[in-house]
Amino acid sequence: MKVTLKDVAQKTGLSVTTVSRALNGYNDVALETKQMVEEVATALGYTPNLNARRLKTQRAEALGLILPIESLRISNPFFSDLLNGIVEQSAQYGLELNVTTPLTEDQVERTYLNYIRSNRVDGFILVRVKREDARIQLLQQYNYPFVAFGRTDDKNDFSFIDDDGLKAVHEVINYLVSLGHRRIGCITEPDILSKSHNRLLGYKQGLVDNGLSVDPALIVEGNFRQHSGRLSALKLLDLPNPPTAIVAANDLLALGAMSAVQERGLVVGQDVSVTGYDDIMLAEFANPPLTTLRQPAAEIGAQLCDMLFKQIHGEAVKEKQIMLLPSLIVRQSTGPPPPQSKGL
Amino acid sequence: MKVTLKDVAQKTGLSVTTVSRALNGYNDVALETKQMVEEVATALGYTPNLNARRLKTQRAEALGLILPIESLRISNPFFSDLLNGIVEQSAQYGLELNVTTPLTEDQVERTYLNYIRSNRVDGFILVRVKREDARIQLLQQYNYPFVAFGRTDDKNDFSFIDDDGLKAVHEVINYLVSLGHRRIGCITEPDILSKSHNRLLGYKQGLVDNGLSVDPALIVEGNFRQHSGRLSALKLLDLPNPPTAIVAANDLLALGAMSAVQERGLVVGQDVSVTGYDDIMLAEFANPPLTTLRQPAAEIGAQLCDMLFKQIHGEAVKEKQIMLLPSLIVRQSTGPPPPQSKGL
DNA sequence: TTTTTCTACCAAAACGTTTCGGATTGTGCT
DNA sequence: AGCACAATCCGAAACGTTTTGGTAGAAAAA
Repeated sequence: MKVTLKDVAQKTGLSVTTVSRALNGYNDVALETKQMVEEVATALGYTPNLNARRLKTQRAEALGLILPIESLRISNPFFSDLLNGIVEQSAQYGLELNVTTPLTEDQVERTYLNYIRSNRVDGFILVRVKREDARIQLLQQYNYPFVAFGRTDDKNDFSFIDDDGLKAVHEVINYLVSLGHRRIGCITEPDILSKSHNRLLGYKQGLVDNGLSVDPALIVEGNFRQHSGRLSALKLLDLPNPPTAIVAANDLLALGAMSAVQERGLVVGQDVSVTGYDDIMLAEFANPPLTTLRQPAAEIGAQLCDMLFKQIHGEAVKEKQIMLLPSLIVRQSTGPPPPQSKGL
Repeated sequence: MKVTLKDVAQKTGLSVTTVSRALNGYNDVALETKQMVEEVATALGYTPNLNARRLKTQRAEALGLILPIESLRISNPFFSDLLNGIVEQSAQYGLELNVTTPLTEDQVERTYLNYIRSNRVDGFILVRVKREDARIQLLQQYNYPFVAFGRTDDKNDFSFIDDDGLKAVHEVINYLVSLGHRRIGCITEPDILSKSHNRLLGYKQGLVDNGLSVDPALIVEGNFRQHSGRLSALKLLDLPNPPTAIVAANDLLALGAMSAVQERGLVVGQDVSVTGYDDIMLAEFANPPLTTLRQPAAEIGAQLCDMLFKQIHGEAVKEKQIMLLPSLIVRQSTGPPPPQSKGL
């Protein structure tokens, strides 16, 4: 049934060794033998048994992508794009991509450990990095290759790509202030995530640097989805002194916030400005189109994969740590505040 | 470094065989020995080398998910949800999920073949099934386990889950006609995909069954994304006799269509009704919220995984072929046609 | 007592590769 | 003729499991 090296050896009259070496491009096999072997191999439909190869070489030629557990994982289009980039690039490299998820929160590290010990993958891509991330400590302790999308609060002596959320949101604040906004609300993601934290810092610093004070009442913590964005925005809008602009930590939250604004009979971009983060495809087609910060999700995914591949194969990487600055995309969800509220 | 069975055997003073059998729950090993072995194994941090096991057992305990090539793959939130379901369920079963993509269109079958021959996975989950799908023929020819999300035009003697796109869109037409619409346009996905084809059939049959004629000018083929939905909708709106309702083959197309309508200064749900398909999370939060057909994406993913698992393990499956009927979710993107166009 | 039957264990083979350390030629050089 | 040296090839071991077909000894049956 299955075609093995032995079959090819038999058919060609050569030894298994020679066939193996012929197919793997060693130069101690005559050119014509090599060609003959290749012909026979494809004729028989030979494909190396990966498990045997992996066992012998101790290399899996595979990457692990362990997603967050369900409550933290969401079908954010941004993440899909990131995943697309990872899938595409790992396929380019001929690497297997191994996707799984821990079943419960307390099994996260055990899952990584199992993967390490069972020789399934050569390295990991970490997403949704926390400000203090036990996975990173674990992987460093085992000296296992990995790249992270995001930093931690600690010293970050590992490969990562991150977006400069602080600077990016700071720019958004600058922009809103330049339009005339003085009361700016913020909907954040959970603060344990490093990127959420950085964006919040950007919000605060942005206000301070523009001579505005930080009002805790204007900061609402949401999660990742529109529903939460809507609820958080309603809280802000129902304040005695509501904001004229709402900065959301991601586009889904922003879209939720937009529906909250509309629900209150207000016009997005006129009565209340709303901004997002990520520039998912839906941002452009929202009504009104969403002002947001663009991140090149698929490219980031591809580059993560690239960095990991090189790390695994011991190639020198010129940039171990890459910081990206999302670009502000101004659309119609933002505009000057309504006259009566100006200068509040 | 790595802990193997031999290490555990040495530590316990037993043979490799006994250790293996102890850990794998055979009953020809004394209970106290078994416990002792287990203790030592966890103490040493033993985890079976998967590649060795796979080589020996000829089982990968892994599923393959080969995504469409880039031009056909998109970050549709519906697909993310489906993927979430698959990831979650395969993790539950302890199956590895192996995600990849062919690099070019003509390498699709070769990719499957390589996977089959190299013993990487025990079965496949097929998505984006075409009306004539060479992958299915290939897998059947090799007698390899698989489940498909979608049917083909041929006799479908394999396990699949599909949504009854014909009936579902038919219902949408009934609903629109009941509101008073007489000119109903349609934006389709590429017709080679079986589900696109079925939805189009539903559109046509729906019209006919309601005594309306099918006008080819009202059918525009798009792809999968909003951008295409927008362009297609513009074509429809610019017709000399434009439709009062647009039925889109998925929610992204519908959202694109909505922005086209708004671009022409018309009001969605009043001047022009728009419907989608899938009920992605963004549909509810669109402006106006989108009338659409809900599919339980994550559940479908989980169930596909379930069916495949059972197929691989030879368990009897009571339902090999599952047909789901999406439910119509009426929101504000649909309403009666404007008075002047009534009865056209 | 002898024979049979369990119980608990184990040696060795096998899965299909890769790779180390030769072995066998033929060729060119003294 | 003798020697060194490429150029090709190969045997056998190894990777870490699982599994087959046992064996040794104790308990039960004869």
